[in-house]
Amino acid sequence: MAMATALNHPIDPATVEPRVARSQNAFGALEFPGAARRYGRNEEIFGEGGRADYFYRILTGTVRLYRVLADGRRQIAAFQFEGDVFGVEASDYRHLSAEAVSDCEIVATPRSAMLRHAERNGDFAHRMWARAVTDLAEAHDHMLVLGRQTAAEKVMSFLGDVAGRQGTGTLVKLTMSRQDIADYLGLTIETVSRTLTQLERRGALEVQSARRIELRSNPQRPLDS
Amino acid sequence: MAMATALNHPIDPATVEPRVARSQNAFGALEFPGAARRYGRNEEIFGEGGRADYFYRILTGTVRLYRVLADGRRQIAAFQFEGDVFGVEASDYRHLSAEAVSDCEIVATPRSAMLRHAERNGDFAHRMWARAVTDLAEAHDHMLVLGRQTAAEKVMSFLGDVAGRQGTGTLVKLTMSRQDIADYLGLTIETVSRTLTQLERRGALEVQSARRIELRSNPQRPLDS
DNA sequence: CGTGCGTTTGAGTGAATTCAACGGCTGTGG
DNA sequence: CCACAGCCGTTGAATTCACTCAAACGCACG
Repeated sequence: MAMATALNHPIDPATVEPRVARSQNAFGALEFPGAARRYGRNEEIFGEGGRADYFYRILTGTVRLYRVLADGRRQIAAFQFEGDVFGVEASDYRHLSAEAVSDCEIVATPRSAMLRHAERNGDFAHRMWARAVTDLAEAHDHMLVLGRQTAAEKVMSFLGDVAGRQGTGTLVKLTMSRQDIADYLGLTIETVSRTLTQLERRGALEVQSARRIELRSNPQRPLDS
Repeated sequence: MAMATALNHPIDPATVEPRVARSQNAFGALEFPGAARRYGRNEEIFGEGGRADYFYRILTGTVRLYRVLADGRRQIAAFQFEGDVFGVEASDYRHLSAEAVSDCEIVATPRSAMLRHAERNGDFAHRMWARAVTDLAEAHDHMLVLGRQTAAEKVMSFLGDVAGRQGTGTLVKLTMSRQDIADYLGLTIETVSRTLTQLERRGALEVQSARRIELRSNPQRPLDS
């Protein structure tokens, strides 16, 4: 990795660039009708290459969107949380797969109905477009993380994002496993684990339990110790 | 990197997943009015954080879209070629920067005019949305490359993409420098260079000149030699 | 024919990986 | 309510792929 001075810089969750607020441009329940369905942990919602007949909206739970290589290497493109809309495709086929990370309640609406609604309702069409453009901006953010950050930076960046989404200040409750985090950040499960303990030793955070992490802002020694 | 067996698999440019055809959903000249402006090599078109008052369409040349970290590490999110539309933002501010890779002719149209046009023309609004969703799918593809592929796979993937865009079969004419390629693939310039010579030794391609590469499909020994 | 930038090559280092074993939490059945 | 099983997470040791630092090469341009 391109590294250089990264570990000499303090890694402060507060300096993580603010992400675009999700509530903006979200779709209301009225514009996203349909019965909620439950999905169990690790259940597939749709698979790459399948037909893209529905758009989805999460009522509760966490979803992972990912692609896999032939030999099984997996890249999670994004996690989707409560209120998020996913599975939006322009073509008839899925370019990635979706699975429930935790138990979920999800509403599915036919793509055809959404497109028809957008045709008639210019404001809705605009919000659908804005949502896509915002997702694209987030994807660009994540590319910077994947391509140019170190393991420590990746993990801090991820925790900062999740904290921002949860709005619980510096306390992060993880709904996903270390493997999921690794596949999101382009690391191995061992590196994620090791990096968390190193960050803890450096005082950047506290691993209260595997799925519960408290972020401690800047004051943190370089990497001596 | 997650690697394992990658170099034992042949890396065949023909097996690179077909990308979405760019001609689909493109915007016609009529729908993208404005005078063309020339940009010189490495000239900035817009910068991260600046106001997003225009959408751009390339008549000739190549553009890089990128983000940079405070210490200068750069990630190129995408290259844009002839016919491509870029600089499309939902918010008023740029989330990334754009520069001319080569001399370019580019048309700029006010964002307000585009949005007004989309309001009145449902079909245009739909194509604008479809373009954004397709760009997002391409971003997801690139995340898989950045997060889970080896240097050799990254370089082959990149060359396959460019070949696909140029439609010149197996001959690739690069308009960008090794540094640009490195920053697109999350590698260093030295690794890109070394990887190209290794791939050449393995018979996967021929570096006819620095900016001209001929792809030779599969028949290629593992990595002995 | 020099000059300079972009590219290639070399040597050594290091961050993250692989392979392996151990630890600890959770949830279920006795 | 406790004990056990299984999964998830952590830690250790050795390896490796890509990086850093450094120098040489070569093509384009003046």
